[in-house]
Amino acid sequence: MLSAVKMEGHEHPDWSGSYYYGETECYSAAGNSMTSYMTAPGMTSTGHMNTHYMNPVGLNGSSLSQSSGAAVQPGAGMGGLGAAGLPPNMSPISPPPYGNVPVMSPVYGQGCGIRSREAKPYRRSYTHAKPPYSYISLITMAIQQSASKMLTLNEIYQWIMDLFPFYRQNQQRWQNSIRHSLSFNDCFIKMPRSPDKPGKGSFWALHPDSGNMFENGCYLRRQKRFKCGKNPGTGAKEAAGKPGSEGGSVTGSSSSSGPDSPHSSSPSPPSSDLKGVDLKPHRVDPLSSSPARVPSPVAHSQHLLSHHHALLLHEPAHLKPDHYHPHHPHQPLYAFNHPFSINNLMSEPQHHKLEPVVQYGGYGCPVSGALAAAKTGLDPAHTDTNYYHCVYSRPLMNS
DNA sequence: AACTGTTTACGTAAGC
DNA sequence: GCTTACGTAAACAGTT
Repeated sequence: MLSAVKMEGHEHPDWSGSYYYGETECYSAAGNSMTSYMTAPGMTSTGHMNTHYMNPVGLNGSSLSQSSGAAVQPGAGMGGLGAAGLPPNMSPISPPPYGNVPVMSPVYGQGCGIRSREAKPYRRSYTHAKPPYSYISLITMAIQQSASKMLTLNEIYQWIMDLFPFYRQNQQRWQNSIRHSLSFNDCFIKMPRSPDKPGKGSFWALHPDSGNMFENGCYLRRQKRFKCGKNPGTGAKEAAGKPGSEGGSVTGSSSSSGPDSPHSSSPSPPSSDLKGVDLKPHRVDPLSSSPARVPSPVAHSQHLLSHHHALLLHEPAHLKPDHYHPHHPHQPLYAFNHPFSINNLMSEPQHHKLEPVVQYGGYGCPVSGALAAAKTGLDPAHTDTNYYHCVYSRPLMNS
């Protein structure tokens, strides 16, 4: 039985015209729900995997074109995969001059064997389809790919738009959602700017304990939502606040003190290391009489950034770019190469810094348009035709 | 004014 | 069917 994941691209003018619609804007998976993708059917001969999404982009560890404070270091970022880390179905391609760019070798319908049917009415590009990643995933990816492991809101916007043309439209809508996600989710922490880096907005980073929100590196829907510690000593929250406690970093609904409520939060940071960093304890837990907000982090802003870097030195290795070793047996960054892993989004950073090196072509064909656009000064959006040429063949819907 | 950040509310869909 | 994760809209306040 096949179920479909709605693509939610319906309000985009780009959907019409140059794309093909057989039916609803869906891409299907060989299974139900997003977890179907986790089974990596696209890696098999039955491949109904939308390989475009499996490897939307090879980023080569690049950062934002405007990433002011996030200079990417070689070897930094998301534990980029070199060829050695590629899933079985991925072939290392080095479109010059961008180095190793993992590409799902089969654009959907090719490598999937039976899927290479004519696919004429179903043949379409998902260039501007909504990526199957949640906003939380996107934010997480954006932050994690940055060398400094923190980005401003605008940098997050840019990163998302650089990678996903879908998000070049309706910006007000999704950017509002991004802001909401940042504020709402405990897994994101706000790091005030240092005085020597004036500008708008704070830096956003990942909560050090939120490392395994996306289990197995799957950046689809989370199984559990990360919530930082509630009350020290209150069971589940305690676990959530335990650094390095992978099982506890994501609260389980069964073990947490309450449902995934916007009101469930912690009056105190889960990590003592995070004093001064806004860990969003300010949402009032109606069940708690504890103070709703910690003192403003601004007072500590002077060393917050460096403090955060120091934090990174003590945080779980999966957040440490410098600790990434492609062949290290304990390479922590979602060593499981999930088809929706960011490992498939981010290839090994090597030569290109501060630029979106490779755009995706229809979520699966990383190509180099963005860099060219960046270099030529063109709006990447206008280079779509250069690198959005991969066509998605709509999978056969088994009856 | 525009942007950033917080919060509330509501709807949808996945997962159990 | 219930709970939870997520998406969206909107109001509002603070900041640049």
